[in-house]
Amino acid sequence: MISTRGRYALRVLVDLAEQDSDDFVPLNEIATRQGISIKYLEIILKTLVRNGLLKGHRGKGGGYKLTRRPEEYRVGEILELTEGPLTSVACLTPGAEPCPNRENCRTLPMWEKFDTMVHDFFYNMTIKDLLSEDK
Amino acid sequence: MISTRGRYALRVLVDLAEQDSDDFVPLNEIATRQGISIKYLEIILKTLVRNGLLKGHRGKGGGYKLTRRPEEYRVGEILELTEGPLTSVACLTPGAEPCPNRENCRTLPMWEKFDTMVHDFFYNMTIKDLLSEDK
DNA sequence: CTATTCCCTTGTAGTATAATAGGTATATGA
DNA sequence: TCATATACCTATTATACTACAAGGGAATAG
Repeated sequence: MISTRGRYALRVLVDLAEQDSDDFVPLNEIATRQGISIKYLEIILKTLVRNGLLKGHRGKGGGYKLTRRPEEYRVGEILELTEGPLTSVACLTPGAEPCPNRENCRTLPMWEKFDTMVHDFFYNMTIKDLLSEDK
Repeated sequence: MISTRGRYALRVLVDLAEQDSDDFVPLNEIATRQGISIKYLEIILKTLVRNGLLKGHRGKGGGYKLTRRPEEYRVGEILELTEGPLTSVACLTPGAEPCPNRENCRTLPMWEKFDTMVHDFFYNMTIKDLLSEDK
């Protein structure tokens, strides 16, 4: 289950892409437009800024701005930054202690196949795809 | 992320299918074979019994037994019983309060497409498929 | 009757989620 | 220069979930 962190991050990036402004957009504008708590969004955006997905600017006239074009943001990248690795089971997360039962685990191949599918799905989708998505 | 509940449930069903016994298999055998806490498995198996996926029998010679053939257990069914609905986001879980932003949410179509993919993946796979899966 | 086994209820340490609160640093513009 | 706007930083919190553990009750075979 994807938590609000990942979903909100995506919505903010889509929001900024839709504004399509060269100026910095202040967080309170984004938050009220999206109906999300300002203070909570702050925490989420910190991660995006630290990883270079957004640029933040302080002071009057400050705010946030995209650092790339919408088609250069992969959804999978954003979800992994905010939610952690996109793995379905604990034993497949990077850095997990190797499962002692690994060699004859009957379910492992399924989880691996699933994870590949999920990874492909989210890494083949960009913010631009979300913009042009029609309901 | 699929928790141990769903993973353990699958492993128990695969275990029972592999035993391929007409007798009831006591839980402590399954648990030691799988290296899982008996008490924890008890909780998980209760759900499976209540929903008719397993038959439990008390007393000496008792234990658990499959109620269907392995190919008649869909992985998706088992995961939903133990983990809850296989939805990626809160607003798509059955019985969720409708999102006020639903009509113009730019990310909703992606989540819907994703959920369909996940659902198909797990409902097109059975316990029998896990048995014959080669590493 | 007794040992075995599932069934049922309760508790619990640890962790994550979704925030809230309050302060600090920095930039703008009057 | 100084008030204001804004991002940034640290801490706290209520709630819920996870992954068990504990102890007993009920049924069943021999």
